[in-house]
Amino acid sequence: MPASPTLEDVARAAGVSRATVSRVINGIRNVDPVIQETVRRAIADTGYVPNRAARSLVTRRTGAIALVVSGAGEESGESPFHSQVFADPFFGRVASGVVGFLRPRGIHPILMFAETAEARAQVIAYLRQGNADGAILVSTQAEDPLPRLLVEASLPAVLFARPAEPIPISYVDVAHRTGAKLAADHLVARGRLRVATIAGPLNVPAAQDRLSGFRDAMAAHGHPYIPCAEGDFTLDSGEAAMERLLAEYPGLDGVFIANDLMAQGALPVLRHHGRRVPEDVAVVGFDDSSAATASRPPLTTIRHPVEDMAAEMARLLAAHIDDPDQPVTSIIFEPSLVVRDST
Amino acid sequence: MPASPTLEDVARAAGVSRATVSRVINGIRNVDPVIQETVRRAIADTGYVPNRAARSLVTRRTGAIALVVSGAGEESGESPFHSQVFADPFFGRVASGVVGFLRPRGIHPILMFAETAEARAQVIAYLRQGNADGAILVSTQAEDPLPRLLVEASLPAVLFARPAEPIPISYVDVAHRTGAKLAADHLVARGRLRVATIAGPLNVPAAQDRLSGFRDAMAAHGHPYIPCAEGDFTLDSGEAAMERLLAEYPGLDGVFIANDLMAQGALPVLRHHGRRVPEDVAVVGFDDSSAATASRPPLTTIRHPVEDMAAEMARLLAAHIDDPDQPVTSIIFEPSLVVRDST
DNA sequence: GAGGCGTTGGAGAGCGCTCTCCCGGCATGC
DNA sequence: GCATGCCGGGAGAGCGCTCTCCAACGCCTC
Repeated sequence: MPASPTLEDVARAAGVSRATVSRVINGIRNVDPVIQETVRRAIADTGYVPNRAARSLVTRRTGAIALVVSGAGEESGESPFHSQVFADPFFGRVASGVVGFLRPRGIHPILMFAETAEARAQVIAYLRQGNADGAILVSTQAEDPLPRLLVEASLPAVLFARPAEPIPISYVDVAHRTGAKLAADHLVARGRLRVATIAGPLNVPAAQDRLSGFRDAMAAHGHPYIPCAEGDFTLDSGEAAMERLLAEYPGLDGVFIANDLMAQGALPVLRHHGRRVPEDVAVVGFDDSSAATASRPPLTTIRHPVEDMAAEMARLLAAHIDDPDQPVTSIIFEPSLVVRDST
Repeated sequence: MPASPTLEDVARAAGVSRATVSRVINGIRNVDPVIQETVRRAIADTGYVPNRAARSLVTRRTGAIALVVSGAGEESGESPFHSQVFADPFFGRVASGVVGFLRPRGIHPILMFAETAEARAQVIAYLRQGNADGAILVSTQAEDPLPRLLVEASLPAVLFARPAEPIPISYVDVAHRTGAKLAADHLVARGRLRVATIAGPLNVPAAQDRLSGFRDAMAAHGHPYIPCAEGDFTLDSGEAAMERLLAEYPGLDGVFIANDLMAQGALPVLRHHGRRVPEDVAVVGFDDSSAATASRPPLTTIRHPVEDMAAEMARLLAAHIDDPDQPVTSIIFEPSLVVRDST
């Protein structure tokens, strides 16, 4: 393999100095248009590609950021964590939003998984070694030690969703309570009187907010008691929770389910127990993930502007990287109701 | 932010030369155990972390490989490609297998998407800049130009699945025809006589092999004609294909569906048309993805050893990187039948 | 026409690391 | 006793790039 050409080679080919070629490439300062053209041709002729390692060494920038998916690695089975992540369309939307912001800027997202203590340590080491300039963190788990570790290492980072413990780190989130209220209002507008809910794991702030927001909104409509079954945001847990709910409250005519994946699990259970959706039981999900459209019937749900939120995370992170003294901030997005056939 | 310590700092703290510290870190040559201990303490004291850019610059290695998911970016909607990828549990299994091999070796996988010509160019540029030492490529699309581009740039790469056009590149694959035969044998063993199939997109070699393998095996059992509807490996396409098949062959009692995701789409259609699964119609999928277990009833399917295959890709790539003169090879894995409730 | 100023290109010093030399010291062989 | 070999450590040359100086060269002004 022929050694790839260096700046020096291009400079020689163009009959100028290394510095001038560098200036042309990086668009810094004025360079005579004629010389610029000569240099560009030399670059094309030699097939020159800048060496990132050399550039990083001096700029102390990598042009890459880590997109970390963090959570509890279930110890059972053979690393089901990655499968879990890839089975959840939510991450696709996050990736879309992040890539949408970063790609035009030539910044590369690097996907990393931090499901074990070892993996977390690797993520921190990776960042400290200067493989990436910062991290976007999406946790699937409430008590995630990673945000704290990032703050302690004073690495630029932005979270998706408010951390369970208060630490000085920027995050974006959605107004969960507002979303839950939209669901409540909609169920009431559909004339549902015996409404229940399936919540997410209650140690997750988002799950708490959705539950309490829903209960408060229903209370405002004159329904002081809303039965609840707890799931853990997985399809299977939604199935199980729906079974429990039906066993205990066979007369229910409306369910608010804290995410679409659990709702997708719940729908076949309702059908299996002879309930038609939406005629007998109206179902409202949360997230507007692709699970919502994959369900039969397609789900009425609360739409997170996930792509926008992810893009905002990328923007925030980029700002933190450019100016480390940037104060930490939180940005809260407003959800919206998407009506489909399940209500 | 205090500048992070360099080798020089550690060397000074330990009272030795840079070279010695480097030798301790990289475990090269013998270093006096006493000095080794001193150096280690100095590293711990200073909180030293090697700078990867500097190291890469001289070793011409990054310790990272790109995990590229390549395919056609549907132009409709807002970048649905990432969502598509993240909705398919198959990629989770690939990631698991790859990470399982790489993590113990301290190599980082970098996930990249190559759904447009621009993104493909970025992937190539990324590798040529020396951001990663090689690429593992998983295509969702038949005519993918990326393998050729990689070969032309003489970048180390390994594919998942045989490329549609013959090019000198290593790949791993599964014996699709054997898998299809397993499905055929099983359906026949279950006493099914009016069997049909839903195929994948027929420009994909894997889809071709599954279809022809199935037809050949059924022919060997005395069923010369097997009706087929073509899908594109998505849930929706499975739904549509099942509708077509039922409309044309209402009497069918067994279906082999070329992947689990399409099967997941097909099951509700069968149910909707009053067919019980498996009593009236037996369904066999392919992949043993988590869609197989998420389906109701859970799917009998053909199990790819995807994790093993992915790990093997990583191993092959590592070998290619270590020795660029390594000849290209292909490794074919044997699938197996997993019986669940759909047959 | 001389001095000042803005513009443009070159020289060269590193960034932090690895790795090849080389050298000193000690055990060994004749 | 001296030459020989080996082992452990240091010196220093880069890897390919950026970026700060600095020099050269107009051009304007007085």
